Amino acid sequence: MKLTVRGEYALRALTHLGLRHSAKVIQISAISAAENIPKRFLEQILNDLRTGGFVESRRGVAGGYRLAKPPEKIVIAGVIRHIEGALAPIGCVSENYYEKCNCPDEARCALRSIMKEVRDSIAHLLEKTTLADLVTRAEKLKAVDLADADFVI
Amino acid sequence: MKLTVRGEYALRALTHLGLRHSAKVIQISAISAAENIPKRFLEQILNDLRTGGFVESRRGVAGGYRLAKPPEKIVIAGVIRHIEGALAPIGCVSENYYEKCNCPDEARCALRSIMKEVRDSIAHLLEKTTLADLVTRAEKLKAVDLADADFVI
DNA sequence: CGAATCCTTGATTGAAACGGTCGGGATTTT
DNA sequence: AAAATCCCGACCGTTTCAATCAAGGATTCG
Repeated sequence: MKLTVRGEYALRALTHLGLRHSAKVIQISAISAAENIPKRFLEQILNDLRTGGFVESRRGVAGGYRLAKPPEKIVIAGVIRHIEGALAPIGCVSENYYEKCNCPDEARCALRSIMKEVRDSIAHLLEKTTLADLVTRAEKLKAVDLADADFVI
Repeated sequence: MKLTVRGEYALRALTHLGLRHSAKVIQISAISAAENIPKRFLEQILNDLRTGGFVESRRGVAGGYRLAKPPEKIVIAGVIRHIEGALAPIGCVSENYYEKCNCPDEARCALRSIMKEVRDSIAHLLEKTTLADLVTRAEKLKAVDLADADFVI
């Protein structure tokens, strides 16, 4: 029931870009250093996010990456689907990456029925969450940090 | 975000046993044939379910498997955890199989925060579902089948 | 122009996980 | 004792994963 590290890195990188969203472009090495992600690997992932239409790039000396659309338009479910494939826990209940399973009768499979609910609940959550939400959360969590610091002083 | 085939087989086998729950024991080959699961592989899985306390076995000529406790006491989340490990999509939000992640600040990670919600929603569903529910569903789905057949005739 | 910078692309690698199989041993019934 | 059945650990081929590398192309700055 796991997300791969690749998917995790993709979302962390997007959040990093979202927090600094502007016309300006940010370099791979900057993201890699700040987010503690292996640079060559991140390179690959950002490129993948680019072909998915989530980010866009500029080459050359002042090159780097930025979001290809406003954070509100980047849906987390979409990112995960592009990077990882199905959200569903088993192929036979996936809406976007359906695979038939080997059970004797798929239409009357109890497991399928309960897993469909799991899928729906995951999909519902990730479908309504956008990068903007992630950015807001990140900012809020940072704010809590500062408040704590004040309190301690 | 996937359950392995192994986990799927485990749940299908348990459902099979649940539907025929009694003092009598059912052979591996019977389950293997009915559920279309490779026999040697199923053997391994049932053994694993036994060490997990979900089923018990009898050896020798009239040997086989049966549930080790009533279906209402077998929680799906527990089965999956035993066979597969964490329910959580990433290790750093798992309650039972926590692993720390490499992000710069776990306590203030936005991704972690949203994934925790995903985990909770999955866990909530699978924690409240028991094998008895799966069995009920299976029976209901079979009934629909019969109703359809009657209607057609 | 030339050099430095940075993204692009595809190949490659090593390790782990996955799905599945095998041989032989232990137990029980007939 | 023979036959049926579970038990146990090793094994195997393939795929996936995480990560690295090498060579190349674009862009900007001096």
